[in-house]
Amino acid sequence: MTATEETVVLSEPSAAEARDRLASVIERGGLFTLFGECTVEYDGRAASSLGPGRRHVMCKPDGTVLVHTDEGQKPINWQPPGSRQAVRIEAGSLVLDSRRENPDEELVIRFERIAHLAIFETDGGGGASLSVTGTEEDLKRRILEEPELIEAGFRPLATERSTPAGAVDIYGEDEEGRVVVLELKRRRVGPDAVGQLSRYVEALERDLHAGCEIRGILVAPSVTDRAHRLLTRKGLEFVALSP
Amino acid sequence: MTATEETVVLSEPSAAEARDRLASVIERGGLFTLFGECTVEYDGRAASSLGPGRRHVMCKPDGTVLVHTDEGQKPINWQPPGSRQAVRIEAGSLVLDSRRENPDEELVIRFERIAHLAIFETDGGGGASLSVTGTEEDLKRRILEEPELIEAGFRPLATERSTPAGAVDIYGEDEEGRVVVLELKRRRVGPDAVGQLSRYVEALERDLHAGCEIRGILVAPSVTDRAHRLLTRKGLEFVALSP
DNA sequence: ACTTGAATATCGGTA
DNA sequence: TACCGATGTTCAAGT
Repeated sequence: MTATEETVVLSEPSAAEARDRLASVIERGGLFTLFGECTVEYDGRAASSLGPGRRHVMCKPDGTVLVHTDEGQKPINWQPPGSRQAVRIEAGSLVLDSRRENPDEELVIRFERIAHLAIFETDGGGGASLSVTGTEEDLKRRILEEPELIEAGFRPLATERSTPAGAVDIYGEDEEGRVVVLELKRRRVGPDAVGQLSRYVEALERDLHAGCEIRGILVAPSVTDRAHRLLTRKGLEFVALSP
Repeated sequence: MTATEETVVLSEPSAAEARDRLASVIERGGLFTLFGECTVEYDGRAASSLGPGRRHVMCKPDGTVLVHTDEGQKPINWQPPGSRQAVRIEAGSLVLDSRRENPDEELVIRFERIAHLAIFETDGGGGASLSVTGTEEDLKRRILEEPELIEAGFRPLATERSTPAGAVDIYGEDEEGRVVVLELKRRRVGPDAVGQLSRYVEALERDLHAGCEIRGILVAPSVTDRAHRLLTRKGLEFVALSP
């Protein structure tokens, strides 16, 4: 065992030793990782079974469990925040059992061999928070500050205006006084975004009155071919703009 | 330092020692983790900056980089598979630099202090592969085996039938010989799924002939209120069915 | 390489 | 809490 003031590491711990350590860490709400040969069973929204292999398991104080193999960005199995972990020994093997409710889900990890167990002291969220730029929110701000990026005479009147089909990103008027609905996307869009804009336009045409013509404009860096054809077919427009 | 046949652990390594170890692991394509006080900068599809705090960093042989805090299922920063890592020392601190192209993205992690460095021997994907049940694919299979789950007389004719708006999950005929389009969802659906089904129905009405009436049925465990109203408004139908 | 849609998507805002 | 849409979504399949 190697320990510093903060980190505790057990190499090849016995199942009993791992269980005792982990029971204590789980109790006090710590962050720990395991690495070793294990099987994983999941049952909940879906169900899956994973045969023996070497995996890296991380459990966070907030209840998150992540099982990673040597490939891929996504964990091969996981449990979301709010889950509750328990450890026990079955047939001489360490078993990590994670459950949550609503929906009911269970993840069971059975370790045939534990190569490594590490317990970390975190800063309890004391770390600085993340700020991201280049989002749809940035695109919206840009348009509100400079509406002529859409077209000359465009005047935004509201953001997140609610319709029976959901909230419109930007709602406004054009130079002629016609209602304009903007749907913003931070990246190249496909048919789904056209469908979304179309829903809003149809909902507003129904909600406002009959004679009222409503323009729908998709604002994004670019569109796919199919999305472009859908736009044309539905009488919607496109403005190229990036966040 | 603690080492077993497989796992190498360094506690509180110096920046130089960490750099040397990691350069070697990256070279041969190993899996390693770091834990310590660091800052993270990302620039690519978007951009972000993360001030000092204790984080857990994992680098996989496939080029994946994951930065986790003590909260949340998603890494706070990451780099996808295929990225290339390099280590260096700047102002006495270890810097892990990850880049990829197409799109150009860079992630830079600066360690003020390294509490823990672990190098793991993986089984190179030798582990058993995962199979998930309860997916949309399972729902499709169920309907093809037992079409009367949709309604008496329903006959599936094709899956993934292509239309100008995309591929239809299941395409078939009802007892009266009318064309039926099914859109399957493995879980409760909102307005987006209705829009998707609607696109397919409209595209087929245009693609086939004028007089031809086409039925669209959304198949899912349940629908939200708003989605239900949209279905009604568009003359589409709903069948409750779970994977 | 690009497009398209699924996913145990996850996450945050809002009603 | 449920709903709704954004996400540096990621991922796999088809073209």
